[in-house]
Amino acid sequence: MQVDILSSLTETQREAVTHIDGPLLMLAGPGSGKTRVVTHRIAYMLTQGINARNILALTFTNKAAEEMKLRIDRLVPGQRLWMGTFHSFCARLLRQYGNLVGLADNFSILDTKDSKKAIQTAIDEARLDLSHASLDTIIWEISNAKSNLRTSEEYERESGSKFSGVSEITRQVYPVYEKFLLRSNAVDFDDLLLHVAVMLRDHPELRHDLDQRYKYIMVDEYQDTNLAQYAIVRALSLSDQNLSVTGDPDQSIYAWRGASISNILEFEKDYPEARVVRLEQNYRSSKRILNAADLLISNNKQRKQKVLFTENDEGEPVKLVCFPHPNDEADAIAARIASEVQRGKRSLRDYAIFYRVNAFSRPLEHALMKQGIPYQVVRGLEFFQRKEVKDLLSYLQLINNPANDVAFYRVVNLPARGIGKKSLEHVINHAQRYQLTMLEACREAGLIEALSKRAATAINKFVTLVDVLTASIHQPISELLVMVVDESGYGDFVDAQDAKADEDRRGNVDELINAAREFEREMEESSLESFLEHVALVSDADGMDADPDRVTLMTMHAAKGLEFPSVFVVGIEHGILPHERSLEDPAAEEEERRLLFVGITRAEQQLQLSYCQRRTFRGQTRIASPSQFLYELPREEMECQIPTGGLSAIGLGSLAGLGSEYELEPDFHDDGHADFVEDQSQEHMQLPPEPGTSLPAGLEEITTQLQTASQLAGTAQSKLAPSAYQTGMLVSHAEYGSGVILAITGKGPKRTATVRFMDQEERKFRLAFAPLTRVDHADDEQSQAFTQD
DNA sequence: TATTATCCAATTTTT
DNA sequence: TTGGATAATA
Repeated sequence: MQVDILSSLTETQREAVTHIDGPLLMLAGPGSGKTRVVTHRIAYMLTQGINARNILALTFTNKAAEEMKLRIDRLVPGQRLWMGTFHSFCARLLRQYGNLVGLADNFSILDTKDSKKAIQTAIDEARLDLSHASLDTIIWEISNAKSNLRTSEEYERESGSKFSGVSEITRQVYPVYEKFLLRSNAVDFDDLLLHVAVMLRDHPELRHDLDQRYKYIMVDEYQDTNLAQYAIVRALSLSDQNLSVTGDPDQSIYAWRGASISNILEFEKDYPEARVVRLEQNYRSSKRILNAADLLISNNKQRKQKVLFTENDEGEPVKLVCFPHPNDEADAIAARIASEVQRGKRSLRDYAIFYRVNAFSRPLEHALMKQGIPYQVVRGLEFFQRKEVKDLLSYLQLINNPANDVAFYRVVNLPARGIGKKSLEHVINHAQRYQLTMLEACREAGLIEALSKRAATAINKFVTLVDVLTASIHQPISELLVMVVDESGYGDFVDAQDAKADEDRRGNVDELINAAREFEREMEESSLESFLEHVALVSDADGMDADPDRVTLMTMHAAKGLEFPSVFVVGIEHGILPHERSLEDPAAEEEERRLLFVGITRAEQQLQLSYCQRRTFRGQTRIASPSQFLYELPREEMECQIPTGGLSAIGLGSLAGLGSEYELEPDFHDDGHADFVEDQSQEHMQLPPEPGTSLPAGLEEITTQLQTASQLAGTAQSKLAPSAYQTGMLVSHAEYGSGVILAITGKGPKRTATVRFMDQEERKFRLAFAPLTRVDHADDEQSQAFTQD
């Protein structure tokens, strides 16, 4: 057995696998067989007599957990160890010890939508004024605080001195939201981690017990842990420092969600005893693909140097292609897939198409459909997000946890049963006055004077409905669901809608009931509570590995951890990848580069990168320019189908010092783009970029010059980086016309310009957001002539 | 109170 | 272009 486990490994891999005691850091490049090492390591531990119940393996996705469980079971069958996501592990702990942080064991887990509702409700109840901050910003701020282990009190204390609109308002919203959650006996995703971290911090005995229990801890994708996760792991590995973490700093693509890459970068500082093992040999990609990835990522400053190598073949050249428009891009890809599959070269499941934003799937889907090519779009949560499903689940939530006000609000008048806004307001007042949950308050509907007879009756009926359903709480979930559908009138409601609008919502209802049946069959413990936890923490994308023979479409984020023989990455354009919202911040920009790195390293044999010259987005067609990342690739060994003059005809190529190397290849006209060279040169020479399409710093100036020269119109304008605006500069605003900058104050996103316009009015603008464009020797009428499409 | 109109904003999203 | 969230109306 033991021999089996070790014999198939390389020297380095074996080193990692056999290191059991003491901290271990595994730096695993893409395709380096990391999962293999991790699973073999656990298997090895088990054969060494370590008790499975002392092992805790934490992953980020259910998929990863499932995969590993399966593989371990193949090596060492029948062992039961805890392998799961951080969130499900925390949920389990909280079911047991949640009372320490004020949670009853039937607490609800709110998904992002629910928590948004909850925040909104909390804001309304407290009658807070959001003033200038948007709800989304506040949600983000709270989530961030939680990920960084800052409870509402701590947030209040620490941001007290800061003068910022967002933290100002968040300071008020955060505690109100927290109270709302506790009152509702509910947690959001971030809370799962935060509560556990706080619990471990404040209860040393419990921490100690759990530390003893989980003697061997393993964390996958450690580069994606946030501070809360870090603290949890740390707290559980104090007495026994048998902590092994795996990850790759170059694949950290979730910093925007609070992951702190420093956790992995500084592991050796945290655990000076740590053994470090580097898995650098790649078993996945061809030499050329790996080389492209390596060269790209070497442009990042924030990283651990690492040598990637492979003994795989040289492989086909990586392709870099420019298309006139996303429709052409999509058509060409579909055509190539169709022809290769037809020739029997590959099957559909070998192909994946990656993009930066979900919206880009559209032209691709269109083209694939036209060609009759089966495909699947991987989108995180589809099914459980649908209205009908959420509605019914809310009934279940309310039955399971009567304090769950979010669920209450969702279903109280669904289908309509005469409990309107006015009536609810009265109930809310009552609830607030006597510190009741909404359902409790409803039970006292008769006592609320402001309520009309009719409203009170309706409310009483609703309460009875909930009570009747609650009586069946121990029935199998599918049966309970059927009861909900029938008794609540929701079924009829949906049927009526379907009949009217020719939809199939009923189908979704049935699908949910099926999902419940499935759950009952598969899980040994199928309580209502566990079902609700399951649907909250397990997205349906996890289950879709059924491996049908289809082309796969997904974002690069979703692609992490996967591999495909042939990969297309589309829309590698400036402002898309890197995304425009990452342009101001070098760290964010490096993350975008890592994202492309992840995309590229998914490919085994074929890789095609592409960008377009124009892109229709949100109904508007705009000029697009190639991403700066494309200049960082090993052009010499790639096959480029790009227009004369470089990556873009404007001359950006020469700026990057690559100039003539980027000439159009002779075979370029092959697939029906014959007219496209002239086409683009015209476009680029005559149209200035849209005001909204900012170019990379530096490039921008050149473009401006070229346009100016070619047009002799004497006018050019462009949106600048906030730092580029200066006092005295002439600017233009779509609404107010042109003006002059009188003063500039503030820093970063708060950098603000005071502008005096022609009408003598002075207005202030945040430069990061302001629709201001710089005007070069031109008056406002001329400059506006170019802002139209 | 329920449907319809209008306006607004818009990455990525393991859980 | 699209979805979601208010506002206006029957």
